[in-house]
Formats: sequence, C-alpha cells, structure tokens
Amino acid sequence: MQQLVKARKNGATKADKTKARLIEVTKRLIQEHGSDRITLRSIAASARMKAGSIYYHFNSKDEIIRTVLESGVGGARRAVLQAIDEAGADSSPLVRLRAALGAHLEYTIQEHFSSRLKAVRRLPKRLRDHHMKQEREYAAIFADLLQEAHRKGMLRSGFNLSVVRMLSMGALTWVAEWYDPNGPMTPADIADELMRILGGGLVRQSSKP
Amino acid sequence: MQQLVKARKNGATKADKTKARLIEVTKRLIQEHGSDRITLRSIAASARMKAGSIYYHFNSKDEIIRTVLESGVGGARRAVLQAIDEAGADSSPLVRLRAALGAHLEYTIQEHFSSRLKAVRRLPKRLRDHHMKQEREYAAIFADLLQEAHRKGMLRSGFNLSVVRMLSMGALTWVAEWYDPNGPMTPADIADELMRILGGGLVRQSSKP
DNA sequence: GTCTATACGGGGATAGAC
DNA sequence: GTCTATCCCCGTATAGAC
Repeated sequence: MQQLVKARKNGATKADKTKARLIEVTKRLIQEHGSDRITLRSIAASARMKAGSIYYHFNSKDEIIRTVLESGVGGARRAVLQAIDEAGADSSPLVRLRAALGAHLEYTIQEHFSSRLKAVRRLPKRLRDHHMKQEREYAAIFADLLQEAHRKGMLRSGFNLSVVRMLSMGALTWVAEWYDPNGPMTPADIADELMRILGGGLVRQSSKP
Repeated sequence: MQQLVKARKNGATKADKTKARLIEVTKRLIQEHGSDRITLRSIAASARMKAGSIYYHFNSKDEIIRTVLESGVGGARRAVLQAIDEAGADSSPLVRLRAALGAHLEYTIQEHFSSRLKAVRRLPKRLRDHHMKQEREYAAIFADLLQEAHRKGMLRSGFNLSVVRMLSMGALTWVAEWYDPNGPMTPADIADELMRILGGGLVRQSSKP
C-alpha cells in the first residue's frame, strides 16, 4: 500500500515495525487511560514521534483505534479458547465454563476490556457492525458451553440461557469497575464465587420465600 | 448568589424555572446520548437558548453535570427504597432484595445509570469523592439486605457477601449495555432470572463437577 | 435574563520540507 | 519516514450590548 519496494530484514520493513510500535503504545494508553482521552499527539509522544507522522502509517485515528480494538477482542478470544483447551475437551462443560469465565475475567481486568466494549458502541456504525460480529462470536463460546451442559441434562430447567449468559458475563465485565488489585480477592477467587452462585445457589432451599 | 431581589410568583423566580429546565434537558440528553458527547451548545439548544446564557445559571459545565449526577444517584436511591418499602418491612429480606434489585435494574435501564456511574470517575477528585460517598451509601442498601438474610440464617455459608453483592449489581448494571426494549424480556423478567440464579442455583446438584 | 461576538485552547488532519 | 507548520472545526468560557 504505502511502500511498493520493501527492503526487508527478516520480513519486516521499518514501516512495519513502526506501525507495530504505534499499535503497541496505543494499546497501552487505552489500558491506562481508557479509550477516550487518548489523542494522536499523546500516541505520537509515547511512540517518540510527532503527531503528523502517524498519517504515514494510518489514515485516521479511527483506523488505529479499530486495529487495537480488534486485537483486543481477538486476544480475549484466544485467551478463553486456550483456557477451555487446557481444561480438556473431555472435561465437564461446567469445568470448561469455569475456565472460560475465569479467562474472560482475567482478560477483562488486565486489558480494561469493558472500556473497549463500550468504545465499540461509539464507533461509526460501519466499523461498529464488524465489532459487534466479533463480539457475537465471542459470546457464542460461552453460549455453546451452556448449551452443551443443558443438552447433557446438567442444568435446572426454566432458565433462559441467553439471559443467564449475559448476566454472568456482565457481572464479570463490571468487575473491572470495582476491582482492587491490592485487595484480598484474586480474579480466580471472584470467578470461583460466581461459579459457586451458578452451581448450587446462594440461598438455602429451606429459606426460599 | 445571582439575584439579591427575587420577584417571586408562587416561590419560584424566572431564574429558578430556567435553571430547573436546564437540569431537566441535561438529564434527558444524558439518558439519550450518554454523559459524554453532550455539549453546552446542545444543552442550550434543547432548552431553547444560546450557550452563553447558561453561564447566568451555572458557573461551569461541570456544575451542571454534577447537579444532574447528584439527582441521578438520589433518584436511584429513592426508587430502590420505595420498592423496599412497598415490599413491606416485615417481609423476607429476600423478597425485599428482589424488590431492590428490580428497582435498581429498572432505574439503570431507564436512566442510563451506568454511564453516570462511569462519568463520576472522570470528575475532578473533590467532586468525585462526594459521589463515591453517595455510591457507597447506595450500595449499603443492598449490603444490608444481604446481611439481614445472613443473620437470619437464610444464606448458605462460604460466600463473600461483598463479592456476591458486587457481582449481582454489576450483572444488572451491565444489562443496559445489551437490553433491547423491543425484545421479549422485561426488566422484571431479568431481575427474576437473577433471583432464580441466586436462590436455588443454576446447576442441578447431581451434576456438579 | 438572554443575546451576539469573540477569545482561547485542543484535537484531527494536511502540505511540503528534509 | 519523520519533521514542522498550519488549517479548520468544535468546545468551554467571557464581555458587553440589549
């Protein structure tokens, strides 16, 4: 696109590396300050260049943000799939669900994922649609696990699994808003607590109103 | 402050009414577009005046936003307390909790409460502290209900009630991000689903891994 | 009380030198 | 590839007329 002749050293041009660095620092800035508030000037400063130079690598600020958001959803997806994988394909769907929710929470806290999810909604709609598709695919991972548990007769009846999924993921997504890294709870503790609620329930049977 | 002589008609000066109108439209704009994105110009336009005129009534944009946020948290608190009240002081704490969570959800969806909660974090810290205090008081309503249920032996042991509360409220707060007013679920349905999860639990006992 | 006009700053984006 | 310089728009806020 930009350079017709690429003088490659081990496959990456200087432009490639700079572009990667820009994505890297933008990602970091989003994590630190939330996805608003970042300016081209601040991105440039972090990458030790000037704002105007960015336009050699990207056509607009939106394009940078979009790229970063994309790698964000992709990263969450990879992390969750890996966690599921590590749980073992033949393990109970509930075990895999615990692993998936844990990875989601971990990623959410670590990467300020919720700001990104919200940021997506503010994008121009053509871009937004693409992200919503990614998000739906992401959500499908969890939906499938719930479905599998349901098919195997492991769930009580009478639940709307879509709603259960969205409530569960919402609970975890919101954790980033109150989580204190210096507090006593680890992300794993919190995911466990959620699974304890889902499995077994909080209220003693004899006390149900 | 502004008018030393107030020509009152039934206790409200013209300035009072205009100020109230400004608060009203700002509130509406926040609901519709989220608490960023609003500009003094847009507020002024909605109130059928010009941006400069606002400064007769408020000293800064921050002051307007703060006022609205305050009425927001106050409104949620009132709605929740009223719902608890209607459930009856002698009803089960779980019934009151259901009522409180339902009111919280209703308010969250209706008033884009989550944007406000996030907006608070962006305020200058003196204002923010005040709001955090309000938020803690709000959270205490729910914490107290859980505590009461616990004291009465209605809850299973082994739960961290703080975490349970934050997960539950987080789940509901996040609902606004996916809720579709045209979909089949009402806010009451969603609150019921959450209570079904809390009370009883999703997973059949025999299926626990 | 509300207006018009304007100052001031910040952010995205572009042009052209190097 | 990156720089400097600059444009343009938009947002908050102020001054002073009406």
